[in-house]
Amino acid sequence: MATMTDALESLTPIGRSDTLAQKVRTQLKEAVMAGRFAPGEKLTIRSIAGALEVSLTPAREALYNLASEGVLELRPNGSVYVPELTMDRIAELTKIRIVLESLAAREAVTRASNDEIANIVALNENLIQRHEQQDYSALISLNWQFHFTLYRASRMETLVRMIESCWLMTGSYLNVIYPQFAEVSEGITNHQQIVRALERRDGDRVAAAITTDINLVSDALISSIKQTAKPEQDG
Amino acid sequence: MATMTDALESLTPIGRSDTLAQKVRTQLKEAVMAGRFAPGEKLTIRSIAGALEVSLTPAREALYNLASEGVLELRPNGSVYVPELTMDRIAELTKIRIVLESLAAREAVTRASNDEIANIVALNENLIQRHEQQDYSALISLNWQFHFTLYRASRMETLVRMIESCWLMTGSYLNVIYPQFAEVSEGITNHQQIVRALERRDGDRVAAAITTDINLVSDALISSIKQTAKPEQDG
DNA sequence: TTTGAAATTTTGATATATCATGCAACAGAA
DNA sequence: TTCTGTTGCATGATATATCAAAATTTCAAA
Repeated sequence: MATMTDALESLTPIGRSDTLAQKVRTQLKEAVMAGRFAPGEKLTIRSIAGALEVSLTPAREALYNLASEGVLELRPNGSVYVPELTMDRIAELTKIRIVLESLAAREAVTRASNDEIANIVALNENLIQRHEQQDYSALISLNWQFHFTLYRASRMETLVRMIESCWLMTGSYLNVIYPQFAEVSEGITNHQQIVRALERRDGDRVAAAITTDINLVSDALISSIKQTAKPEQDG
Repeated sequence: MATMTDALESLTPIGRSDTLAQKVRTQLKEAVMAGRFAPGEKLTIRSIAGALEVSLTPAREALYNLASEGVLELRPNGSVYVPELTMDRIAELTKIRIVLESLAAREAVTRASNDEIANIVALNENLIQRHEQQDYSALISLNWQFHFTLYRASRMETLVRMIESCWLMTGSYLNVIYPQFAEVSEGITNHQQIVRALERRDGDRVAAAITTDINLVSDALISSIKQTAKPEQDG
């Protein structure tokens, strides 16, 4: 018979609803990922507070939190901006992403439950469908879920948080690169490699495929930056 | 004769002094690194504000900033604590550190100027002296400088910031492990390897030596955690 | 002694007030 | 016109006030 203690352990903690600051942070993150802010755009405390109808305190907290994480850029005058990517920055982030995401993928291969793997496979199939339908906004979201379901299977929270930072840092450009990027069916082929290697629990191959995936995004970013940078280059 | 403009160019920009929140953050970081907070200690906004004689706003900002970075722990009730390390956490941080610091070291090998290398060599010699003198607090500081001078030579700001986060997460335990840890002369021998490989600009060897260094710290942490955990285990 | 509910205190969350700084539009002098 | 100084608004930094939730203590009844 179940004792009182067993019953207690079956209960789930009441989810305290997030603080305002956390809600603001979440909204800002989503906006960045969705590319709703233009790179270089200035975000003032008051504009955010006004738009989300909160006071300055939680707006400021969320803004500075993301800035300290590197997702937003804090300039010396104290104002916060949506960062613009440079070539150097893309190169740096790409290198960091490769080592972090390879590590997460390898660990996930070891630790993922069969259910988790099945879930990832399902996400990938869904993703292929959306790709055929050219539904890019769903594609961005599914791609995020696909990768982070994999990475979370590593059971390494800090690692996942760091990877998320990296993704957010390039987030505002995803919208810019996507229409063309998605044309390259290489990305889809490569996702298949990830899934297959994961099913075989082959760490080396998963890591290799993840690396390819990251490099594809990096290439897309570089060419999109070059395109937008060129016109202004002329004196 | 010097023109007015020449005189102007000789001036250096006024360094805007940090905001209060940044100063609080710096002090908290230093306190964590120096092990002045006990692992598990609760840090309230008001206690920090009171101790540093600032209002709640900058104290709160600094505290939450470090919490969002993972240096301090934010519990669901909103209070901030100095994190306690578990075996899993040490294992995770060690794996992350190895990939990040190896990457930084490899890049540094490519990019470091001769001056920077000379500086690192000098720091290491200083460090050896302090080791002989058993001046552990200087040792901790010099070890930090040694590693981060190397990593900063990578010219990868985001990477360095992430590595710093990792160091801070184990910071409060450095004091605990040091007296014994420093006894192991293996650490010193290994530092020599780092320096030698760096001078030869041999990326693979630098990365390997850095990895060894990280594993030594990890081993020391594990055995120190085991020691302190055992006594309380009895019911 | 133990239990548990009420009272008290602590503490976090948020709003508002205030101040200093930065920036930009504008007006007057060169 | 162009440069420079001034004025006023926008904005960040910080302090304080207020409220609500959480933790702690108190105290009386079982």
